[in-house]
Amino acid sequence: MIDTKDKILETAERLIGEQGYAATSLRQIIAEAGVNLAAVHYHFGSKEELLDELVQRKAEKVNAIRMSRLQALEHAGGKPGVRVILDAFFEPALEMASSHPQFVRLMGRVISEGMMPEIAERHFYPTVQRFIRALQQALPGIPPAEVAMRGHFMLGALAHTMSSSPKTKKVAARDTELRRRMKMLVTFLAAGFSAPASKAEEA
Amino acid sequence: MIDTKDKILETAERLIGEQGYAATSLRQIIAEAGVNLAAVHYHFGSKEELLDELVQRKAEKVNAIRMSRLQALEHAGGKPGVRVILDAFFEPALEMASSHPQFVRLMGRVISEGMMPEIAERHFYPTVQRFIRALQQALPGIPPAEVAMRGHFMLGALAHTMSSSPKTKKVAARDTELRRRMKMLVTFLAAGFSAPASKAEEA
DNA sequence: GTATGATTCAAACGAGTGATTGAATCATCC
DNA sequence: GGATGATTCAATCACTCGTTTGAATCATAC
Repeated sequence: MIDTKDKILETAERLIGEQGYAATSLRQIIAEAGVNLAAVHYHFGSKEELLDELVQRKAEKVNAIRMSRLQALEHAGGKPGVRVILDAFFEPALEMASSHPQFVRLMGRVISEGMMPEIAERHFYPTVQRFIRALQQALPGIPPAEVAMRGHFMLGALAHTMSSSPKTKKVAARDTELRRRMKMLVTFLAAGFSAPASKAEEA
Repeated sequence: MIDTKDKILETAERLIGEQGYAATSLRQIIAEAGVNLAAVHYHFGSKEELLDELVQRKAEKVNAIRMSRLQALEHAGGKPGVRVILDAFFEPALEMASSHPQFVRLMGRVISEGMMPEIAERHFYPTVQRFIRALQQALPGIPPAEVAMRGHFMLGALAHTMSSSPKTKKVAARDTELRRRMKMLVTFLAAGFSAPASKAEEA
């Protein structure tokens, strides 16, 4: 037994990423991890707390890097543009995805499977909000509410791209493909964010 | 009893839209619908077939309208632009969402909750593929594979926006808000699709 | 080497799951 | 109005769920 706790976390990350939280049972997790059922509750307390710790462990690293990159941009003088802000948001995730390919899927699940909103809120929203604010400052011609809504679109596109991320290939090939997709995504999003404000409704 | 089958469909649409497929039990559905548990299996056969019929009923109407609008565009002479193609895709969904507010959420779930891929594939992909092809023709300067990937981003943004669509408000207010969001979404997506192709990777 | 606390284990808990059954009720036609 | 087929009903099936329990095993310190 190397480390029961880690084996549970690893397996849960993979299975929940592939199937979703509600559709993945603890028994499936412990069977594939080769540990005892009670170990889950001993180490985590409950299924939900397992997910929480899972998300927290991975998200906090990515978010810390994102924040420091954003701060570096803002302290470099001269308002940062949309593209570099998006890069500061996506590249850390790409790094993590490269070493932990399952991570990316899980994050997509947490965002799109709206059934654990507190978890997504706790571990994602503070950072996302900071980036939205940066984007609002980079786009003074567009109403802040519309920029925020575009941030919503960004999360959706990201989550969907992530949760259907390339499955089992050779590591190098998966990595290249992931990088290619992220690059396309950032290009797509940068143009979307920079679009002129949509006109108000007419009757 | 007006119609047991319709009551099941209505309630299932709402609950699955709100909670997801795996997280919604048949017993919750029949309790809120006020019908007997066996009625579900009598009328549909199984939980999964219920979902299938649910999606099929709603999707086929929307898709039929989408297709006829797209064909009208293409037969009007002169290659249709990105914006009008997107409008032909989104406006029918908006109409449906206006009369059946739960529908929009359910669709988001089906797309993002990847656990019933055959269902999403059966009822969504044919139409989506047709629109992707139209967009590829409207964007000759961009590699078709990249346009297809952008279609993926579009679905993600749409699904996420839909599944977190405005909850219980007055009907008129919800309608206006939905229309506003869709307008922003199309503006955002049109700019994204029209972005120059992302450059190839460098080492 | 024995005591102590951390960890693992098999077993069971009660509640909830989708599905099935066969009798009861309903509608419709002859 | 009795027969026939469609629909509804309460009851139960076998199973899975997350969680709990208490004894067994392990590690570490004395």
